[in-house]
Amino acid sequence: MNKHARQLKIREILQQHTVENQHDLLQLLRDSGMSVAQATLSRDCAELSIIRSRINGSYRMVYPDDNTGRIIQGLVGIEVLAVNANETTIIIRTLPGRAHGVGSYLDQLKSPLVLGTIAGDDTVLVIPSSVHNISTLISYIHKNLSKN
Amino acid sequence: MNKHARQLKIREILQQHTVENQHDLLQLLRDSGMSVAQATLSRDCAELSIIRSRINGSYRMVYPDDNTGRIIQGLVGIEVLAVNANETTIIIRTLPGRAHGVGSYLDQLKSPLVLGTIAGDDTVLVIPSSVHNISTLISYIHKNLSKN
DNA sequence: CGCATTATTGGATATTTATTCAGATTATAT
DNA sequence: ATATAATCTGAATAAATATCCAATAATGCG
Repeated sequence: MNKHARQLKIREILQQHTVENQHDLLQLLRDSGMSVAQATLSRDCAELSIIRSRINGSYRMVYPDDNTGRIIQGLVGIEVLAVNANETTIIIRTLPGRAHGVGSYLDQLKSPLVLGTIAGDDTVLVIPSSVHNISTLISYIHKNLSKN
Repeated sequence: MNKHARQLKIREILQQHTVENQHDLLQLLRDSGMSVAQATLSRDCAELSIIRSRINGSYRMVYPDDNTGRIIQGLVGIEVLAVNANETTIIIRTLPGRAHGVGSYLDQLKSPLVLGTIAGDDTVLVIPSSVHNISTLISYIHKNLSKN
């Protein structure tokens, strides 16, 4: 019995049953004539990126269909037109309609220098974690949001 | 130290860090002055429906956005991920798309502590009537945007 | 073919997360 | 206030999942 067929079967089982844990999945695999050790199943789950999601109180093993979109840094660069600041706040100017994307990208970087951002249509307001490190944050933004 | 504040902090940590497991999360909680037993954290994770998702090979603890079931129930508190401030400004971070609702709710409270708010997609900027009562305003927000 | 290299597996063990149980704390009604 | 119920918490323990190690099977290559 080969690995690929087994992993296929695992996905099929997860489609058709509500499975709470690997133990139950193991049992269902056995029921369908594919008996393996827990160690092997654990590896299969890892390879298939199967996760244990929570449904009001209990668990459910899920084979995720679709991995959510990633943001490509190169794209963000050309959208940024200017980065400016006063004593308390930084303003990033972007191409029309692109502010939200740029703001989200900055958020994703999870820098401790950033308290938060708010995006309009072509402007992102960046609030620093402290007004004292505005200049550090400006460098950081230049470095991470520029084209090259 | 109360449970709700801790769970808020947990969500904030997950927003800002890539956390692989409860052990690491426990450490980060301690670093931020909130020390609890592993048992308690496990319960918090269950209550928040935090799952351990798989990102190419390793894990990441995630507070899922699409917990819409509870969000619709009108509890502004559950939409709020974090409340932070620097010297001049307060930032409220919310679930995606919920900032406007949270901002409106705050406006409608008509606190004299609040000069005004601006909401983006997942971030609300709160400008205090004076920078001198920022900490008072933070307490006020915690109190009014928390459930129960 | 024979030998080396790599992949797959299970048993044992380690790690991670959940639960039980008992005590502490907080809320609620009287 | 005081009693009573409900909630919250930690230590210990259990349950669930991952990993280490050695064995075995598949694959490539002279």
